[in-house]
Amino acid sequence: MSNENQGMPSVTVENYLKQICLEQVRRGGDELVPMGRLAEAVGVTPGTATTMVKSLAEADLLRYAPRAGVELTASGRKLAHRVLRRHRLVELFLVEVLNMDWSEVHAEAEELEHTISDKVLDRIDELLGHPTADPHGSPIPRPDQPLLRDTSLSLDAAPIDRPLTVVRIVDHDPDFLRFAETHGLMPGASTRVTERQPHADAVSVQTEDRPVVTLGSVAAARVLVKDVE
Amino acid sequence: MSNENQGMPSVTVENYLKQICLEQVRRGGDELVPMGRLAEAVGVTPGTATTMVKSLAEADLLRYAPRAGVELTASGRKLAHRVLRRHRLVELFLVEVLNMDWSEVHAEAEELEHTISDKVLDRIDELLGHPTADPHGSPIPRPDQPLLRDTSLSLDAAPIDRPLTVVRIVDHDPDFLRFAETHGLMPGASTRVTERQPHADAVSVQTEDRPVVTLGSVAAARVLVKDVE
DNA sequence: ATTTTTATTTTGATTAATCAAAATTAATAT
DNA sequence: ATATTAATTTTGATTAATCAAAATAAAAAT
Repeated sequence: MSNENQGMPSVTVENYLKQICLEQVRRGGDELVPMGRLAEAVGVTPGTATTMVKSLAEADLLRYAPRAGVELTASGRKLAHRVLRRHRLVELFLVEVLNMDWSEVHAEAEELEHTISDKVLDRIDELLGHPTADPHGSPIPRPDQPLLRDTSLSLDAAPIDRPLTVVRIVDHDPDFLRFAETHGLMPGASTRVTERQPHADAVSVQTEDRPVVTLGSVAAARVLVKDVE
Repeated sequence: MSNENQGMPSVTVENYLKQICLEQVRRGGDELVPMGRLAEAVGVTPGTATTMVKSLAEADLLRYAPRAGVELTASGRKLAHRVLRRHRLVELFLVEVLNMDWSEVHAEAEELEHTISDKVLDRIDELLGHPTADPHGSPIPRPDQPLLRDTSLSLDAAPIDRPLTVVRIVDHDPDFLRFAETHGLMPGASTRVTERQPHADAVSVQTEDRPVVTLGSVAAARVLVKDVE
């Protein structure tokens, strides 16, 4: 009636797969995602995650190594990428077409990523001109070649005094995003690390023609940049 | 995590309320909706509907008269209207903004009506200029004054040879909608009943400058018109 | 007034997803 | 090598939503 027919994965399954995929990318790709981490990401107790993971392994969506962790199979990854694609296209759509704020679209997309049909998604994709990144700079996987690799140079680790371009913000907290925006830290912006204070656990950056701002290493790690070629 | 928090009604509850609302409108408003009808509309067995209805009565969303049927309470109606508003605004949005066909948007909206947030809905409403009817001519309830009354003059019962305007198609079957479209029977079109054949259970209509087409009474009853004032 | 038919309700079970708390295993520290 | 701590898995229960099939009630027909 409402959500899933026969082979269609439930919202719950989609969330587990998506979360495993994100965690795997976050940890380089060849490590297993530990149960505790997954449970927290999905928002359930560890016991629940264990149960669920066993049934996902049964369905060949992931490999489960007891007491070690999980990793997606090819079909699990494919499904996860479809969810991520929907999520990110929806985010961009909300910003570009409905003029919503980039700080609020993540929460909206969390719901819509499970409901948007392929047909609607294709229209959105077309309307937006087949974009390759969402408003936060996260790559939008294509249904065909759904790879997902990371530039992974964070402000935290970037060289000093070289011209950089912000490529991505890996944080969805609305407050952080608004903070980033007020300092010009958005994908596409030109920036530069003016100074690094290792003892203070901080870096100072100067973005476009704005005043210098100093970030702690945790915040700085959330801002990915690339060296201007 | 994903769908409903505390007071938020589940997708299932929303569907029951919506369906009761639609049935109530369909039968004038003061009759009770019988269980069998509701079960069929929601797509569950009668026993399931009985169980569900009891818990909805408990929550004061409807009144349940055993062996007779159900009707919405004020709060149930309010919720149902919100679902209908989301459904119809989404339909119009899909047609107007994403250029989808009016025959396919109903199915899409069946899903999205449960997922779209108030904020997104408001943007859509604004973007469309606060419309009052969906692509099939069904009224879009406003959150404030959510009444829902029917013009209820069907082609079936319309006077002969008077200028009429199509106001609404009360059918969501894609095939029927495509058929209606090919004969110009869409909201806003000018039409006229040229002839009625009671024994053949049929009416012939002539729309804009198109050839006359003859409809059976069941189909004709699905096309609502108004006499041009 | 019975019988038959139809609609509705009950009953007993099932499935997906979850939790709390106990049991187990592995890792870390002493 | 042992004791402590932390992570994971098991166990037993719960909740929402459902079905099939038996029981009941009301309506229609004889």
